[in-house]
Order: sequence, then structure tokens, then C-alpha cells
Amino acid sequence: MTNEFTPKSDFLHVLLERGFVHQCSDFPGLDEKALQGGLAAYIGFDCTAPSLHVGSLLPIMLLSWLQRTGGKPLPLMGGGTTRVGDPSGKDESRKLLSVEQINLNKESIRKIFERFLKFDDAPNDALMLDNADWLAGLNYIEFLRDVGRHFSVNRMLTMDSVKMRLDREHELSFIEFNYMCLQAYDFVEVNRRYGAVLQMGGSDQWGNIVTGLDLGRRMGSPQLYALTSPLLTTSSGAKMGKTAAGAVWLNADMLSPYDYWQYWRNTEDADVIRFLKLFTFLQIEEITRLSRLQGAEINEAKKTLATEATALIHGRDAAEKAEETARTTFEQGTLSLTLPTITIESSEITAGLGVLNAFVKAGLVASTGEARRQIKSGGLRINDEIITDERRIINEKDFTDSGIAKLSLGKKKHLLLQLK
RNA sequence: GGGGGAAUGUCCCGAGCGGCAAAGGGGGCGGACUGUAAAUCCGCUGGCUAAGCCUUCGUAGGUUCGAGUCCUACUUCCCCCA
Repeated sequence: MTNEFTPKSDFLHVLLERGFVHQCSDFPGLDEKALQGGLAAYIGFDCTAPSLHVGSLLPIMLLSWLQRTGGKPLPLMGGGTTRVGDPSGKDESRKLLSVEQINLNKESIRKIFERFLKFDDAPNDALMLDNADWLAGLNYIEFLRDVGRHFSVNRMLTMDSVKMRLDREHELSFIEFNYMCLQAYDFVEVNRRYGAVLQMGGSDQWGNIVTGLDLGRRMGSPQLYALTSPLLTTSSGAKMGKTAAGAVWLNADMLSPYDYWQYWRNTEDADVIRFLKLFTFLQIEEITRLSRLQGAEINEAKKTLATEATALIHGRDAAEKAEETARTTFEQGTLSLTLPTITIESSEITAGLGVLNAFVKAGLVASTGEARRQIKSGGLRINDEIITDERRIINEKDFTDSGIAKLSLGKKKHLLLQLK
């Protein structure tokens, strides 16, 4: 895919070297553009949830590298398109969200970008866009006349995202079918308004991006370019970004820095180097050095990955604190007071709180039923002591003088109860 | 417009003679082995005030001691004919 081509621009050089590139519509052409400086590129982001998750991290890194190599990053909030729903890769139609919900999500997501990009007034400072700005007020008739006539339904039917739905005999509603038209139009509009000539995205967006490129040609935009990043899976094939607790969110109020650190710490051996290149800004030389580690030494690389990745979104302090918490908890096996903590009224203890409910309250298990099952297989511990009696009551003696007790699920998930 | 199929445990796929909390996978979680890894093996994978009780098989009714299973209507999807 990227064979033979040797980029002259820093931007493509870094991207290729670090494994960010899956496909590009025109390597030499884009390379040339990047060399000229001031390359403006955008990536669209959904507003379907109040936080982005690790799956979105890769595109964010792309934008950040763009800025670091002199380009102008334009993160685009899908405030408009989220109202429609992207059919790509999904059999089920998405639930439509309310406009209010979308706006709330948008605000919440926006904060993440500020950790990765510099937003200001310099020429290559980032600019946050929202396609609702031009999509929400679209006039249907005008849109059909000016834009719609350039779309070939014949061609759209051959696109993978659509074909899959048709082949598998799944419903594809008109509103979803229009998604790609809107996204294509975005490209033209972002180019017209902000001069972006490049759209990036995950490999599943290739079809949508190329459709935009095509529309641009028909509507007289300058030459546009497409670049996609590989779909992220772990070496054992699992999709990235899922854990027991659900998605790996980037917002601290949805996933603590400690848990985020743990997510990266638990990376499979085979993925560490790839992830270091993609999700940290460490020098390639440093990563190469880490890649020579063997066997259990790889754990060092994992810690580096975890700390660097955590520092990017939660700050260096929080990352180092998470690392230290992990060291005390896992390597020394002692009680770390900086583990994620939930507070509990002391009256609840006096009233007699059973272990089952305590674990549910802590969020380590979803129900008392699950707690029972975990106890049967020896998965629950309080202060490192395996719970064998599901009717065990937690009492004052379980707490330290300062009112702390540690609950654990399995060997990895720990949490503190703090008496109030 | 006519005819024939299909919807199952709210993660997914999928079996299911009128006695069903419902086979089997995948995924996930826990245990063993390790290095907080992978692979492998074992167990679990509706809820609860738990040897009992409650709620699940597209929706609403009906037959029956008893319905995922039979009947009726409705919804959605698929196939064939026009």
C-alpha cells in the first residue's frame, strides 16, 4: 500500500514511519502539498456520546502530528451529520439523538481536543468546526440542485458500506443513505471556507471521504486528498476500546486516569511497539530501543506506554500518580491510598453492609447475583483476603484507622471504600 | 395487490415434541499457569430480601392446569408471483 513511496514532507514521513497510514488517494500529490507548508486538513468526529473513546484517539493523533509538522488541523464536530447517522459498517440503524443531546455531547468532546491541539490565532493553529453551521440551514431544493445532481446513485450503490447492507438484506433508510452525501458536501464546504484539501479518518471512512473528493472535482474545488488510518484491533483480533466496564472513555469523569493507565498497561506484548508509535509522541529512537526488550522486560515498555498515553489526556501528574499507584498495588502488594475511591456513609456499616451489596455499590460487579458467582470462583477479595462467605458482613474491623478498606475483583481491579 | 417465511436470553450469532430460566457458539468475566502479556485448561455468563420468589422469547389478545412452542390481530423484515 505504501511500498516504494518515500515522502519528502515531514508530515507524511512521520505518519508512514509510525504506522498511521492505511490508504491515501495520492501520496506524491499530497506530499507535494505538505511540502508547500500550511497544509490544512480535517477529520470528522461523531457526537453520539458525551466523550470520545480510545477509538477516536488515532484520528486525534493524526491532527496533532499535522500541527506538529506545520499544518493546520481542523477537527470537525458532526453536529449536523450526527442528526442523520452513519451507516458505515453497521447493520443496525443508529438511534437518532435529540438535538439537545448532540449539543451537550459536542461541548463535552470539545475539551479533549484542547489537550492535543493548540487553538489560537496563529496561521497553523487549530480551529474547531461544526458541520451544523452549514448543514442545519440547508435548503432541500437548493441542495438537490447544486449538490445532489453530482451524486450518482448507481455509484453509491456499489460502495461497500451500502452494498453490505443491501447484500445482507438489512434495512437502509433514506436518511442514512443521505449521510454520505452530507459528508461529501462537508469536504467541499470545509475546503471552500477553510481551505482544507485533505480529509483524514479511519479506514472505514474511505468510501465517504473519496465520495467527497469526487464531489469536489465535480463542483470545481481544488484537488482534494484522502488519507485513512488502519482500523485498530489488538493482535489477538479484538476490537480496541472495550473493557469490562465498557468503553475506554477519554473524559476523566467517565474513566479515572488510574483505570485509563491500567488499560494501556494491560496491552498485549505484540501490540506495545505499534501502540507506542501511534499513541505517544516518544521519539522513534526511544521506541526502537524499547522494541529490543524481551520477555518480561516488555513490561517496562508497557509502563512507558501507559504513562505516556495517560499523560496526554490527563496530564503528566495524573499519569505518574497512576503509575505510582500501580507500583504500590501490584509490585509491592501494599495498600495504595491513591486507588480510585468511593465514599460510604459509616451508618451503612453500622447497619451491617453485606459484601454482595458492597461490591455492587462499588461498581465492581453489576448485581448481587454476579457478586455471588464471583465469590464461588474466588474472584472477590476484601483487603486481599478472599471472600468465601457470601453472607459476610463488612464491619469496622475491615477498615483502617483512617477508614479505608480495599475491595478487589480478580487480580487487577481494585477500589477503595472510604468511610465518611 | 396475492402467496410463503422470519423476529429467541437487551453484546452478537443461533437451537428450541405444550412442562423452559430455555441447547450450542462467539464475546465477556473469574480461576489455574505466567510477566498485571499471549496461548492453553477449568468455571461462570436473567433479577432478588435466594434451597424460595419475580421478570424474560417482536406487540396485544385468546385456547390450555400449563404457551417461546397452538390460534387471532397488529408491527417490522425477507422471498416468490402480479
